[in-house]
Amino acid sequence: MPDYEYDTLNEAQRRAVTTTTGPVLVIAGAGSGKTRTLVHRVAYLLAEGVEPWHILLLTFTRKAAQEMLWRAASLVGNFSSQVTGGTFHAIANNLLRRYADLLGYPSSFSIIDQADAEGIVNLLKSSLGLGRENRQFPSKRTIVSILSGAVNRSISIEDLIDRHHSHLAEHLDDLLTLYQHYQSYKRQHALMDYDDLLVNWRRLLIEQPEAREALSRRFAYIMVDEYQDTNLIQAEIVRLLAASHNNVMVVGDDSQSIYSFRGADFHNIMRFPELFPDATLIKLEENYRSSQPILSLTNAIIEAAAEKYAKTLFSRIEGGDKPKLYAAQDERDEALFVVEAIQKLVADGVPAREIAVLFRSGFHSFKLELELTSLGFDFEKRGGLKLTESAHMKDVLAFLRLLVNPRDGLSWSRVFLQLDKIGPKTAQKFTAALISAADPWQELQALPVSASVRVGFAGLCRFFAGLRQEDAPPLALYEKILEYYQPVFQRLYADDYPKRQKDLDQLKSIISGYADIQSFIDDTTLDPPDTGGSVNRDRLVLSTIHSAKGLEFDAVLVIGLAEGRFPHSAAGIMGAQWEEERRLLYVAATRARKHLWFTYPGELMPPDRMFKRVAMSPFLGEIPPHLYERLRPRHRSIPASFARPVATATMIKAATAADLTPGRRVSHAFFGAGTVTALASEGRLDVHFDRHGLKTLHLDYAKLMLL
DNA sequence: GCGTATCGCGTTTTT
DNA sequence: CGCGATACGC
Repeated sequence: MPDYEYDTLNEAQRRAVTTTTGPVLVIAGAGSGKTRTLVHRVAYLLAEGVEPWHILLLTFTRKAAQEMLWRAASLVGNFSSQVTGGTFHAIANNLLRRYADLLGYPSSFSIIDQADAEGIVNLLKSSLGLGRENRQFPSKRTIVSILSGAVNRSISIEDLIDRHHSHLAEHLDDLLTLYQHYQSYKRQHALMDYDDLLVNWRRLLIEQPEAREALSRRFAYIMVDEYQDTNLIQAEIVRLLAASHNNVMVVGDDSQSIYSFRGADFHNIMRFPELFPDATLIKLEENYRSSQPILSLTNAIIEAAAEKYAKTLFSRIEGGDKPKLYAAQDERDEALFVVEAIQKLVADGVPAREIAVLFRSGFHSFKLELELTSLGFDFEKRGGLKLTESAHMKDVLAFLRLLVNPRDGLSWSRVFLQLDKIGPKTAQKFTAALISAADPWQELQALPVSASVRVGFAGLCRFFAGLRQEDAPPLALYEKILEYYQPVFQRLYADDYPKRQKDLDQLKSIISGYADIQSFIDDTTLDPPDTGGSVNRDRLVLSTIHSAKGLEFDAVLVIGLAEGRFPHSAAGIMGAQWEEERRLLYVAATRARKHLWFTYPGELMPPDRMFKRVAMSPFLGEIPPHLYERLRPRHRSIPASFARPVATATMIKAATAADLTPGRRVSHAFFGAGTVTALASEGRLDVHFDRHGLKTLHLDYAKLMLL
């Protein structure tokens, strides 16, 4: 039996870790070490002799699960490698493939993401002629969120519209029709969306008592992280799984519930004691992350919340700066302020990866990205578009998906649209013919093709015929696909294919780690890889607040805190949405350990292209002014990077790649003087700066001058 | 006239 | 990137 020590935990954490029987609800404030508690819980159970495969760890992202298992393994040796951990969706997927026949599903279903679901709904919407003459008809995005919202709340669409979207009452019939068509479309094409994965998992547990018994026996210790982000179905899955043994521990913070648009309901956490009447409640109230000034401010933000579990967070971390608020003139001034603040932090020795810029929506950072790029400052953007969500990635994945599921109409449609002279209408006609055929592959040869596309179409048929004969590993298939796709790709994205090419290369390196296509496709859908590229580089982080959840940084800058941006203008005044936006700000601010800034632009460009003065976010107005320091807007001279490099008496000149040999002295607008140490691969250059240490610069962007 | 290609502009948050 | 408006071609 492995040795295991837990005396570094506080008393409440220790109680949570060592309660091995009965349901436990852990209410944990931000920075209270809840991840640590879960890690220790896994380690403790293993040390107590619980077999690893009896432990199920459900987390919000797969990364979080992997991280926890890895840390637990380092506490007790390699035991936790057999612990099951992952997201609800990933585990549902595994189970449903195994038990598909019990539910009357083909085991070769494809999983579709949000964008796919919206695409299907849009297609159905236009083919049913909805929204044609009626301009008020909701957008595809709204429709999908309504359909999915009804499923997640386990109520009918009628009730949902009645209760939450009464302004859409006139469209009720159309929405119901749309819903039926959407369901039958998915069934015909053997597709499952995110909701189906959960709904079918629940169906399995309810309708198949033997399967439920087997799973309950298998997963004898269940742990759920971020429980406030679960929806009703997930809560019920947990209840059903734990029904026979009650060994379940859920951890969450009602103040950090920010996913209600996806069906999450933080009342779940309040209702846990109803689901499990003999539940033990444990509160983790000591904050180990932030300094006291930051904690005082974040407490003030959440103080105004309408509804919350009472908990008082305290910290023993002494000292620290007061958070700062900067009212910028406009977006550009805001971006420059942020850049300067980052520069100072880096100069003070804070590693770039310990600095995060957070914002409400993906596009709020566009201006800042421009400034950073022009300065040659390396950063990583999280949130917004994912690698596999871009069109060229979906193209490649479509071929693979068809190999596994030839009834996947969405993928057929993509493949057809790549051909010249084939548009949405023709693609849809072909797709409809294929999926209703007994053998789609045979039907493909028999499609009525018009003369103008015959050549391209024949190429496609030959390509698929060759591909299907291969019984090759994914990597070989990928290379085969690229033989066909590469020319198509260059024609389709003629303007920017070099940039996209890098994504394809990245996909190749990801695919080489897989032994079968099915799991590769599932993983890229359920857990899309970042566009970022290699990991663990020392890079500044730009992230939406949603994507920064669960992380922490030495320094955090929250930007775009202006009226209309934060809270988002669609959040109605004082409703549930409003409250969620407040919690979102709380999540953002609680990511900071030592330094925290708030900024907002005083001027924005709305759609009508006229600058408009905007006020500070109303949430900031609720904070007592003595809790933060207000910075005066400064008159700013144009930074060096925007001045054109000109030859001076000392003969400074702009560097070209050929000049940059190791040992060369250079000057950078941001980092000052330095010495070239090495010419790294792919247009990258390592420079040792006198004041800032070793940096890797992009030759394409960084403006270097020779000294 | 139907279907396809092109251009310009605005963008909530995501397993 | 995706949407709508507009232009072009069969």
